[in-house]
Amino acid sequence: MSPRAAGGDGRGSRRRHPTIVDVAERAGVSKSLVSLVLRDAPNVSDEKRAAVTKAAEEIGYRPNAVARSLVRRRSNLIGVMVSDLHNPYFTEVIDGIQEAARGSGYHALFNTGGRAAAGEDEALDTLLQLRTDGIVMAGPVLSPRRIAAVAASVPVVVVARHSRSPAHDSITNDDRMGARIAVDHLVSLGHRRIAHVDGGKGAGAAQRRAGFLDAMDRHGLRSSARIVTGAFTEEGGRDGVTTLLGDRRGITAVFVGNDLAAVGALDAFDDHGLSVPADMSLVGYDNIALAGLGHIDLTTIDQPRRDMGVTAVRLLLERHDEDRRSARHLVVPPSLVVRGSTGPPPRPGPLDLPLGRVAVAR
Amino acid sequence: MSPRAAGGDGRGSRRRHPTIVDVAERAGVSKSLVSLVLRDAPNVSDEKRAAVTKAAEEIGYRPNAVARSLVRRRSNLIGVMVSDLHNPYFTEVIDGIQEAARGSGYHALFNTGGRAAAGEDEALDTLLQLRTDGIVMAGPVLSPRRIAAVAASVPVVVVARHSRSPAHDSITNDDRMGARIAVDHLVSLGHRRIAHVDGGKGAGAAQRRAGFLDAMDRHGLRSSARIVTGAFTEEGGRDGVTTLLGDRRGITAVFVGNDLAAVGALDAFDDHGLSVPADMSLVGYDNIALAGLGHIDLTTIDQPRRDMGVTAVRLLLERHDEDRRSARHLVVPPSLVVRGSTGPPPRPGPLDLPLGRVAVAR
DNA sequence: GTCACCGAGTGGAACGTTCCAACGAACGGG
DNA sequence: CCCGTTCGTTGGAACGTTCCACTCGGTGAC
Repeated sequence: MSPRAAGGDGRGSRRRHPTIVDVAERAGVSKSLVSLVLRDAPNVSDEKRAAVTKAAEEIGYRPNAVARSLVRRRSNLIGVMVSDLHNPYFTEVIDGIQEAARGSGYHALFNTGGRAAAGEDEALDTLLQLRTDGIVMAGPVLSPRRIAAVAASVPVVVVARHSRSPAHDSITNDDRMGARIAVDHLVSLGHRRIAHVDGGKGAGAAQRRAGFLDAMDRHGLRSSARIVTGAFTEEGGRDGVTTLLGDRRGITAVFVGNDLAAVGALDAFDDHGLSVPADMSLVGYDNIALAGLGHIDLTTIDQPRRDMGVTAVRLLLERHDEDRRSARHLVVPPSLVVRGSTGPPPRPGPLDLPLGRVAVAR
Repeated sequence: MSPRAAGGDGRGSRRRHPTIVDVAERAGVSKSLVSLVLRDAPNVSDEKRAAVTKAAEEIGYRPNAVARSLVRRRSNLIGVMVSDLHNPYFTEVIDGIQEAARGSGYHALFNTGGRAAAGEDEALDTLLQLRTDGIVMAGPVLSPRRIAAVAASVPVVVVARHSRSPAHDSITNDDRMGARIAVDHLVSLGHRRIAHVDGGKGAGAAQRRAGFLDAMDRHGLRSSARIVTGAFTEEGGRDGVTTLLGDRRGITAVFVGNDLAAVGALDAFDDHGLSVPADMSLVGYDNIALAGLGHIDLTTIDQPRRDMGVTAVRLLLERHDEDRRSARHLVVPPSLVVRGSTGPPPRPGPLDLPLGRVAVAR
């Protein structure tokens, strides 16, 4: 009896997976032929093809991707390291990645670093050791040096974070422009004292901050621009607004780093008894599905999330399958989506009121 | 010159990864010793250990998990098939899974089926071919037969979906009980005509539906119970409410299948000019972070999402590492979280109004 | 009738690890 | 002084595939 004999070994361990050799024996052919049939190669007689298929079916054979990856030196796997799975922005990018990967015969596998550099490092290491054919980093907070190091051994595409690195590709929206559009919108409504609750060290936060200042400058409002530190999470937005309201000086509008944080900001305004947009206008960023809901109804800056995911995969495959060597950094334009969270400032009229004359105890 | 010589091959293809043999050559030891050092085994001289570590460092060696998995016949990978990455409920379960996996020397890898059986099948196949050591299915919509088939070749834990299958484990909250708690709460506020927008074919939807009917029954309200089909998504909730309002008969409260759908319901009520909770009370399910935000402020049923993720991994490892063979099906109790979306019905008073006296054509 | 070719199928060497049996040196006990 | 142990190290056989070189008939051209 073959030492491979399964079933009834009594030791109680889970039955081992059947291999290509098991299929070959049962079908009475060589393992090579089985391999050919499974990858449906031409030049195999119908007769043998049927026999192999039948045998594989009967013993419940499932190819071992591990062994295949080893010998082929490619896994057909795309590893995706997502900064924050709680942010719907990323899950929408993921939809695009998933779709594009499937359409090209690849499988996408996700990972998360929980918005921390150490976590991202570990997540990437897992992907690297698995020898994925390419890695997408969605909104990494990792240092550019670490990213470049990863890119030295596998094609990398960074999504939602600016880069000029020659080592990898990237796809982002124009965060500076988006921030400017947000400010322009608020200014056109009559706002002058505008604050920005930023995204802290999050991907793209620096550009949005710069764009905000830039636009305020252009409108001659640099001196009344106010920036407080936040994060790309609900808490980040809530905390930022709380800080802001502690010492606000007649601020009538807030541009928050992203939609998730804007939702947190909405919450904080509620707590302070400020109604939006009557007392305070609010603009977010990303246009996540949540922003469109009646109860949130957030004016925001849209970026084509799903397309960005699709494009990320395309960039990866250009490198992997077509052997492109030079870096490509794509930037897509954002656009304004006006909803109910913005309106004219509370004291209307073209006259600019002097500073801090709005009564709020604390 | 060795055929392995890398660098300067001029063909322009990405440099191959260094292997354990490369490290061995450079350190002047055997590959076996390198292997021992890397897995830091005892009984290796400090001298050699240092030499190997140094060599590995210098050439940027990174172990090949593929080759290791092949020979060890275990991958230290936990595959997680998530029904819907857009649902924060699952991303919170994921946090727990991630945490528990890391704590036990495993790596979690995620996948999604996009709430469709075909997608789930494909996602599971990827995980299966990768030979993950165990699979967690979070809220699968797949048929029990398919699930059992997967469980025949690898340990499986199903999260958030009831099962009595002897083939795998599961961890759920008591959906029936949760639904009853929701109804009890509404009834205690004075509601009589209560509707349920269900979760369609989603995991746990059937139990919540049953619990709803059960509770209505117990309160003698079976005849005024109304159920419409929805889904566990914003759209599902919105559509369900729209259907409901088309022919409502004095309904004053709605219990929606989950929080995501409840948020959609909120939206629909807005559209119809109904205010919550003045005109209509609303209860959700899951207590996702969103539900707690001031602007949503949803009364809901809490389940310990993160803990469920942690437990799922624990169940998996009991099978994989401790070789447990019998199935375990854990059920945790849900609890009521009262917030601002529920209140007394619009027509107060203890007197029960007769049926159908509210004018609605259809 | 020979030869080149083609189609169908096969064996064996890789792929990069781990693990096991085995080895020599050092060492302590009898 | 020899023998059994222990310690540090090593070669080689796996693991389950793919791919290459090869064989073996049959067939068509000359």
